[in-house]
Amino acid sequence: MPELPEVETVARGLAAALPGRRVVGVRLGKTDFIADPPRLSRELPGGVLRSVRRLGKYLLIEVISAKGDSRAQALLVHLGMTGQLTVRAASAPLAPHTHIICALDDGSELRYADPRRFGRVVLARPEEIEPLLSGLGADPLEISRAEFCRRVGQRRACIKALLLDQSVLRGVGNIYADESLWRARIHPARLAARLGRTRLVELHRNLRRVLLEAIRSGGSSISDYVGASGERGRYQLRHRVYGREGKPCQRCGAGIRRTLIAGRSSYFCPRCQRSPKAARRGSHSRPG
DNA sequence: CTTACGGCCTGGGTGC
DNA sequence: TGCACCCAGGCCGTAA
Repeated sequence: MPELPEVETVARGLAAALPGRRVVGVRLGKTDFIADPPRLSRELPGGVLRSVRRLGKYLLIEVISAKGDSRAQALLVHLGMTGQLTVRAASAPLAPHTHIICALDDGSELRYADPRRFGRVVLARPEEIEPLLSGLGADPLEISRAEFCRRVGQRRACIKALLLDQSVLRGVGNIYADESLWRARIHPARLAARLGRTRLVELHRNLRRVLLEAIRSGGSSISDYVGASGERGRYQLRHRVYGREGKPCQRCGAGIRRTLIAGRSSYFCPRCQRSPKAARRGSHSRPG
């Protein structure tokens, strides 16, 4: 489940391998997740890959065309749930469900594999890509504390739904929403507007912390996720709630629960993260 | 406008 | 051995 830390890890791996490489050939498998498959076959060969960056959960690989037209295009990739974007030696075995292979001029290959094909790939000019990205919210690693409180704290939706909303914050998914809420001791069903300034500041701090720690650990590998050279992440070893239903909370020992919030499995500690009802009941006897 | 919810895409895993 | 079923995450349409 590639979220911000996983996509960032892939972006860094690609940024170390791709810039300056020329595409010498393209092979496609299934193409129903590609916006305009013939365009890849037509425009990529001869093109030079110039830069790699991440925007939310999207990867943007800048491509300088070979065809006398020096205007850059970008290969936009969203990994969906099971997408893997790797650079491997051409001789390395192909992962199952590899659907895009770009042969590069140094004997390596840029490969996209995606068993479920929930990912998306678009090759287009910046002005064509811009509308796809214009709805994205703030980067959770860049947003200031004040801006975070303003954008999140004024809303009546439950906090988990807001964290997952890419138009509010770009890049947060189910794992890091649950992990940061546990660290900030906020129940996922709490309404954002009812969180105090203190809780919001705690959430902002812990969201940052969890994302940075996860990047340092190379992301979370639950099932399919791997980095750009095929390596698994290690942050799943440090999950406190995600996927730990029934296991003891590492802070208080209570059993971690799973419930459906905003249509998503949500893991939380029923003791450390008080439900909205319990918080209201307790608000008369407990200050703050 | 905001929010909630159901359905869709696909295939791996599970349980009968 | 097969097979129905559930689930994952993002996105979109619809309803209130």
